[in-house]
Amino acid sequence: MANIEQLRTFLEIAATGNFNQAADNLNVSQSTVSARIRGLEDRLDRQLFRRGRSGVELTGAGRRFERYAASVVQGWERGRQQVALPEGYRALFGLGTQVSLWERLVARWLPWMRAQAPDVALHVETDYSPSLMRQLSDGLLDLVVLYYPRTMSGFVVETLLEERLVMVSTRKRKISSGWMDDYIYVDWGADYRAELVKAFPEIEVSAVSVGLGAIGLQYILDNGGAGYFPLRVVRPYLAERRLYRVTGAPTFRRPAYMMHSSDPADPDTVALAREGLLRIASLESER
Amino acid sequence: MANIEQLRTFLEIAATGNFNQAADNLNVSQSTVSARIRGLEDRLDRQLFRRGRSGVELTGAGRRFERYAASVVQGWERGRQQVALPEGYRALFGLGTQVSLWERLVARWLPWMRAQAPDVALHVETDYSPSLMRQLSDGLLDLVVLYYPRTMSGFVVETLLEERLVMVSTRKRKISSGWMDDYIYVDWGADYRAELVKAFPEIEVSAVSVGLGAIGLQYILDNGGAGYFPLRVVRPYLAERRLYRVTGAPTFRRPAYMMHSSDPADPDTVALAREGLLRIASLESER
DNA sequence: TTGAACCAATCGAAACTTTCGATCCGTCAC
DNA sequence: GTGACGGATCGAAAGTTTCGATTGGTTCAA
Repeated sequence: MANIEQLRTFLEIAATGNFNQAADNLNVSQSTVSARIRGLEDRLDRQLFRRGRSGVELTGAGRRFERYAASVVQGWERGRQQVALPEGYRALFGLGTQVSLWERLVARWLPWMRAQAPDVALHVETDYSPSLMRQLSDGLLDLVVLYYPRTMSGFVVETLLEERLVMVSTRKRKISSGWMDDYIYVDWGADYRAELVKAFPEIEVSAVSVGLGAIGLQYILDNGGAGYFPLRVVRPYLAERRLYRVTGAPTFRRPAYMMHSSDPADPDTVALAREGLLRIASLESER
Repeated sequence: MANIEQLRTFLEIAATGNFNQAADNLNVSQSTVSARIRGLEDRLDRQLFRRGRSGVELTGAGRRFERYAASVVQGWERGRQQVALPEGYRALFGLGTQVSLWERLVARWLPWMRAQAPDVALHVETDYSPSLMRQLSDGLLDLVVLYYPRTMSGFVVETLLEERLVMVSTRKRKISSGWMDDYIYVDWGADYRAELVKAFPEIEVSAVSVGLGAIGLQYILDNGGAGYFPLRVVRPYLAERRLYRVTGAPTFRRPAYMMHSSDPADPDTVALAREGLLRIASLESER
């Protein structure tokens, strides 16, 4: 019979690349791990791992299977949580968010939501956006907050707030002749990349580039330099005169969205969560 | 152990509201259904059904659990789909190709491969080359055919055929003084762009430019004009005198490659596929 | 080349689980 | 009260899962 332990074991091996290690992590014997995978492979009628010189690696089928295994295990775990709700809770509400939206939005939403619906337990998941989208569509999350939604039928996308990316520098300057050499590139996503190239056709690959805004900001505060950052984030530094807006540089818009099923299991809770997020987003925007 | 059958049973009962009916639909005895639900309830440590005078109904916990159970069962079924082989097949071979190579090469390879290896199911994916490369390295494809391979360690790149791009025009002419005004630019890729600029330093941005060769060809056939196209594609039009080679214009080479893992899961099938492609490519070149 | 270290497969025995038909028990309708 | 219905429970048989021990292959270093 197909069972969750086999899938958990499969995922553990996929992660460690090693039956023994997986056996250790799962607190079972190596022969058990071996048998579980044999069982799974028999059931699927397909090899999942290629047994190699040192350890194992996923076959093509194994790689294709991986995300479904993860979804199954996650669904089971979430279902357990849902059922194991402490006495006095009516439901569990799952919200997913990108890390960079956590602090600004979700961290404030959380106490608000707790206060508004004390009988709803909350679960917050942070991940990158394709994974959030998948969890939403698999029914594992009730609402997600992200920068890059893909529209999907059966789901509603709403603009939550619009962030402004402005160019700041550690010294006063303006954009005039050519590009800056101490500019650091922060990857704010595909739209930003495209608009940046449009605005600065002469742009060159910067010496330093980072994937997360906070790291880039820390870097220029410590080492000097310039780059694009959300206005809200840099406002305190502008006030302290540790950073300056680069005059003549265009600002970019970077909207954040929320997304939920158009026919949710618990419409009232989704409506409440949505209202809270909109409220907090509008407070944010006014500042 | 938590298993999928229990969840399937749970969902069936939730749908029918009746253990006996569910037992019937699932083709098991009523006591089995009873035992499965007892097992599930024990594991979750919660009642899922309220046993009533006539049949059963979901408890609150049961209702909350339902969507997760559905997500688990669906995830499992989809995962099975993903790795399933069609009945009677030994293996699945995945080949990726750029659209423009489909017609010339892969369309002919397909029946050849079917005949040579009737027990291998074939899957053909068309995409642009970075995506093909990624799918190859992720193990989702076994072999890809493309114009612009990046070398990657662990993968073998082989030249498959060499196409010749020649300049043709709807009227007789030769390259002599200056550039042509009715030239249309077809994007045959980065190498072509570089070589074209080298050959014609005076080149200007053409009024019409297209991303796909077939569209460009159709355009000049309908509207007149000139441009670079693969010799093989335009040969029939040259014979019909609907197009003429532009004398004095250089020809460009445009090699196509195939690429596969240097240590594939199923070396025999890869070898066979490779042989078929080489054979078809050499037939193509002779004509 | 030898041996130690490591990796996964396999084996038989023991523990556990799943399934089945038969039977039991409560409720409802008449 | 009786029959119909719905679910729980039971013991026996079949099936599965687990374990430690062992085997057999590969890698690495002395």
